[in-house]
Amino acid sequence: MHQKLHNWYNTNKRNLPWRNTNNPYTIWLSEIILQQTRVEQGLPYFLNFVNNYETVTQFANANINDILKLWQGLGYYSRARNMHNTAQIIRDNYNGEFPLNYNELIKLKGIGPYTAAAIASFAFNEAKAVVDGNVYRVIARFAGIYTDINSTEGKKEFALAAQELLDTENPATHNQAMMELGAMVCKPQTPDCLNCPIQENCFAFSKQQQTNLPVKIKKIKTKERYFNYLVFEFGNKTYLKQRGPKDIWQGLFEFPMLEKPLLKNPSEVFDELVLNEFVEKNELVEIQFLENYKHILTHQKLMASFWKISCKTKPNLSNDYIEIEIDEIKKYAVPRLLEKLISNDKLQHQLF
DNA sequence: AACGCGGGGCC
DNA sequence: GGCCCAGCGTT
Repeated sequence: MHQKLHNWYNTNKRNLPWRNTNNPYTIWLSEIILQQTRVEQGLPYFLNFVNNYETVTQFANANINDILKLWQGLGYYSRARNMHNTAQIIRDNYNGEFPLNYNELIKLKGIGPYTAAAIASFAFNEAKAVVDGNVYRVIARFAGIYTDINSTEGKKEFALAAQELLDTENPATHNQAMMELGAMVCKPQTPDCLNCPIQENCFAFSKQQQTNLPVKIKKIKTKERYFNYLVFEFGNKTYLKQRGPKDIWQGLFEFPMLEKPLLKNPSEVFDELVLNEFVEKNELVEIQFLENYKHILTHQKLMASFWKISCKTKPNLSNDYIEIEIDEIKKYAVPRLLEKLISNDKLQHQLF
């Protein structure tokens, strides 16, 4: 099985920039970016980060808001914050050198069982099996394991199975090959079994169980939220607020926002402006509807309205809000939802 | 053990 | 609409 898998991989592997290197920094960078992220989506971000920060110490010395700006649009922003924290630990406590083995790597923030095994095997050739979504699928089908991959029991069982299957003489190639097989052949839907190098030993193929494996019990509950964004314009200034912890988009910037059922017309918006004491009730402001967006996240469905509020006098916003030049907004990391508005061609003349 | 965390592509 | 993606930290 090792030899067939190995041969298949060498013939069919994609040429990706984080392969064929032993540099733990670039391996780490690629692995964090690729967590819960498809290769095609993560690739341009990887190249951008490597160009901007060539070493882990350069990464550590960067400003977190600059890192978040480069991360903008990739999602799961805690990854960027954890990376910054870990880079500083490596700079300060490890003399700028990555720890050399799984047991040390996994102590670092943002590096869990998968990423520790990936760095340890790819950079240091440690015989530690990786278990990512691809490997769960390949092993569940190949070995016929019906344990729920989301359960604690399943995680243990699959980790053990992966370690037993590991080619300990070639851990790096084996790990890469398992994941590549999952991505290219042993796909979630309609796996390409006829071109699979390990088809003849595969449980799922012989029993036609491909669609039943892996077993993945999940309950996903989504909630709807309503965001009313206020795009203030005071001269050439507008206002932003950085989002805090315990919610989506931590560390990203957004326009002043009222989370409540969507306001329907300028009159309702004006009432809210007065209620929140952003403007005086006798003040003259021009209120203009910009756009509605529906924005889907994994666990949330966001309904957003954007209103432009043109003020003759400075709006009354607390110190939580920062005042910026309107065209400086591109320097700030913003959620994809705001980026959609900002880059909307038909709104350009109204925004800037 | 359960939950929260983005955005995108595919069907 | 549901599913899945080179998972992880927090509660």
